[in-house]
Amino acid sequence: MKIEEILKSTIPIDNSKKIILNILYTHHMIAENFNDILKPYDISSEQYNVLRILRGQKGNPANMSLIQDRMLAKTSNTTRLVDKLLIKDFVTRKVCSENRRKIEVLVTKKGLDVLKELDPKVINHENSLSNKLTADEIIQLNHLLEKYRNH
Amino acid sequence: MKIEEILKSTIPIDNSKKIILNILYTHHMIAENFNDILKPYDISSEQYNVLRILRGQKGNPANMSLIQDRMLAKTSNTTRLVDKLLIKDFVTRKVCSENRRKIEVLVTKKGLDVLKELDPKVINHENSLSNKLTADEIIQLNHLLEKYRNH
DNA sequence: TCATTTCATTTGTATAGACAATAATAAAAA
DNA sequence: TTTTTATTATTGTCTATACAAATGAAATGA
Repeated sequence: MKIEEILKSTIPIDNSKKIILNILYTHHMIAENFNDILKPYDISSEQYNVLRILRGQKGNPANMSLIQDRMLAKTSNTTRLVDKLLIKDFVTRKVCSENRRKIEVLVTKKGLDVLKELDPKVINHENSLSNKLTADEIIQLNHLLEKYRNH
Repeated sequence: MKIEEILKSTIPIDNSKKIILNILYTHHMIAENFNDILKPYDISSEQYNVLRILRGQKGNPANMSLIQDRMLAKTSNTTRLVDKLLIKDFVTRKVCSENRRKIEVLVTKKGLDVLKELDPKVINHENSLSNKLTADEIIQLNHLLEKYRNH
């Protein structure tokens, strides 16, 4: 559906504004679909994201600031996300012995198992969306989004 | 910045996944910039969105379901957004006399004034982003995002 | 040593989104 | 008319983001 239909707009929307609306709405759709995948596993997409980061550490503990650095939303509240993962036994948390200001977070076997079960579903989700584009278009879309952001 | 740098990823990211990350991160950047514009006016982007919808009604009252239909996030809580606009005297709310289940929401002079003051800043925000692309690229980006969502 | 500054994390208090449950009214059916 | 169903909006509870303030530990300097 075109963005005008989604917003039930009667007047044409300027192309510069349309980009923003298209990005916002596409983001919304992606998040909705992704949360549907995660729902049976009782984790949110943000919690999933933290688990992924921890798995990426390959056994090395991650402290809070490292996790935050690797998250999309840098200002989100890592402490409270980890709190919720702790309750579900998906991570462990302990104070770093060398520097007691730091926290060492590790993903547990249980957490890794959930990630493993989710892997094919997540890949399928990603591909089912990008399948609508050709290989060239996929590259082009990534390029345009980066150009749009940066310079 | 490329998405790999933002996420401090050491391994290359699959293009299908990269689209999702690029959309999420671009959305995040847009929202952040936009909130900076709105901050001095003490309204959130969602509240602004509701005000815009009400202005679009050109004097006709809008009920809750109409507002919701025109919002990007259809499941957001319109009642509580309107509550906050009411406190600031940006809207009025009264029960519809023909159908007392319905609510008639109208933007006030004060609300319209704020919108008017924001208009040039909002347009400037939109253009400062899209200026990085050529006219063709802007059309192409909109096209690709719509194609990515649909079909 | 003691005071000050910096660092790493946590907590408090707003905001909004998701979703289910409820309430009130109107419309339809018996 | 009375009961049932549908519509419209509100409320409750959980999630997360944003951002400022506070805490506690380490490093630095007088």
